Amino acid sequence: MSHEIKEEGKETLNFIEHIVEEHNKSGRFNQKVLTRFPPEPNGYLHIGHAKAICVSFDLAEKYGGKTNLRFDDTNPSTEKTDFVNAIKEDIKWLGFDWEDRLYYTSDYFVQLYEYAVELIKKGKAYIDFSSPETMDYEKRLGRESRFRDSDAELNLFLFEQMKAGRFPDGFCALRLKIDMQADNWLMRDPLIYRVKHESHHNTGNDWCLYPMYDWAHGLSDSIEGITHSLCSLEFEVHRELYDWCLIELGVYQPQQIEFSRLNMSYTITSKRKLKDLIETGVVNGWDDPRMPTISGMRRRGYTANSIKNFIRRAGVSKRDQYIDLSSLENCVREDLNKSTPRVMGVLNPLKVVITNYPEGQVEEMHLINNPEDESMGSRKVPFSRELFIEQEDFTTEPHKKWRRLAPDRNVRFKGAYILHCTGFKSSESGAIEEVYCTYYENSKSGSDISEIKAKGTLHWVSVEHAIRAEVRIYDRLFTDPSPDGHKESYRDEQGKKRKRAVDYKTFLNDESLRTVSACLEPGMTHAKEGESFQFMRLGYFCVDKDSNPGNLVFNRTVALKDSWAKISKK
RNA sequence: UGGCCCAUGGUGUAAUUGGUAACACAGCAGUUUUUGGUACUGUCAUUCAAGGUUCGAGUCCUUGUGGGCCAACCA
Repeated sequence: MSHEIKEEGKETLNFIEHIVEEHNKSGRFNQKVLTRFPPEPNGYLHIGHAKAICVSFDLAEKYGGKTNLRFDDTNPSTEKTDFVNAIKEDIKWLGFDWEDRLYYTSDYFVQLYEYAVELIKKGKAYIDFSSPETMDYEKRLGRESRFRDSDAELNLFLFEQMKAGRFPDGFCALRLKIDMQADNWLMRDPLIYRVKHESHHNTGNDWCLYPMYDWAHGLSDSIEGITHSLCSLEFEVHRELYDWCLIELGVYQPQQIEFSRLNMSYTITSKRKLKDLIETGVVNGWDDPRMPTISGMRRRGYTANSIKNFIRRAGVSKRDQYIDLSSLENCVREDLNKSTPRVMGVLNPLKVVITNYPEGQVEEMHLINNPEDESMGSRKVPFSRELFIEQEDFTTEPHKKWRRLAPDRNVRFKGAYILHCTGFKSSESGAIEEVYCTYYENSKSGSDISEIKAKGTLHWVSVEHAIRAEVRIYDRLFTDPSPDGHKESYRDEQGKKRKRAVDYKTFLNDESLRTVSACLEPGMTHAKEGESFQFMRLGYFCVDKDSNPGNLVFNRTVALKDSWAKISKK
């Protein structure tokens, strides 16, 4: 009753939402919020993109607006239709819908060209024949190009010649005439069109000159009527140029707002470096379950909801985010805990023989599928004289807080009987080979009429009925929380002290993948690709795409929290 | 070197716009438990530093310190 009062109106806004609310008050835009997600189709989406997607779609949704999907495809050398499709699939999987608003920057090439012609006519753009080296040199010195003041008519003619394919790649370029002394180097007559005799994934061979980002992006936003153009922090310095182009052309002006990218501990999100991991065979492709790509995380068993939740919890700001991996793992567990059925599987089997249990007898034990959700029902699991338990669940030298199996101890076998350990067999090297127990006949789960008590509960699988499955256990790809963020000092040829980035591969975790042959309860034969389960007391696992009926393959999505691991160290 | 941006507990975000630091994750200590899971309870900051304005500053000003970004015919 009274506690409800406090909840009301407590909602807080992030800095972008504050800006939108101000715009709404001042009437800066006479339309609903319209954002866009503008990936370049030159690779796969990763967790960093997922943030950008969430931020843009969420903002629009919150204010009753819409979000466009626009492929920013101005560089034919790197872009492919395959990537377009993969990106669309990932966005859909995350649960976002651009409806009928799918655009390509390349759809605007004609218009973009005409805008450029307009500026040439105004004497605000010129064709430059200088080499890149010369341009770079002049830029540093703040010196103007010798082509800068050529006649507008001539520039127009040359631009047409560029378009007609009269010049080879790199022979000349169109530059904006702004200010070669500007503090912001981007304003030092930036290049906006280059010659590239290359086929484009969308426009084919229609063009041999292509616009650069700074020309294409703001104008595309303007053409689509975007209100808030959200991008990452490194584009801050581009905003001045973004605005300049729109003002100079006198067209509709969206508001660019920059926010910080998402970095996660123990991982990297540089496209180039991720690609390198694949090419050097560290991982097995873009959808390797260890990759921070959307496709990798999906294959790993992370749910779309858990990823979105993680991003929303992380929030939006202009500070560099370095978010702890545990936050993501928490979101994944939270989601999977409610939705996945429990099953029993043993990763490192150790045989237990119940010496007083009749040979050949099998009992169907009744197990609840999910204590969090009664509607998920129950199942029968066969119990017999010989069972597998986890090697870690037996010891001959129990810790003072040990609750599992040890000589002369009682333990509950989940959903079955309480067993008493009477002995074990070990090899000459001391390795435990078999454990012997007796069971208390009247301790059966659900009808326990005995006085027998047990502190711990173990999961188990009947040896006779167990099915085998390959289980892939993943760990973080790097051993260092920020593999990409270390610098080291060194001396260059002149003996000068310098700093450089430490190679991120120094921190590779060579145990990021471990494969085990596990024993599972027989019902698991029917597990389908993509399905998730909680292997009781172990973690969440999903069926991998490599799996087939004769050879089941599981990925460990994430382990359960393990407070015993902490206790046992004390 | 120049320009731009950022600075709140271990991590991330918030603070009714100048009114006495909140939420989540992690940690720690417990309770419950036929998953050492889940759930629940308790606990953990004088807001980078120094000055200033003010009755009052995390919020405004100045200086400093630390970090990030830019100087591609990439986006």
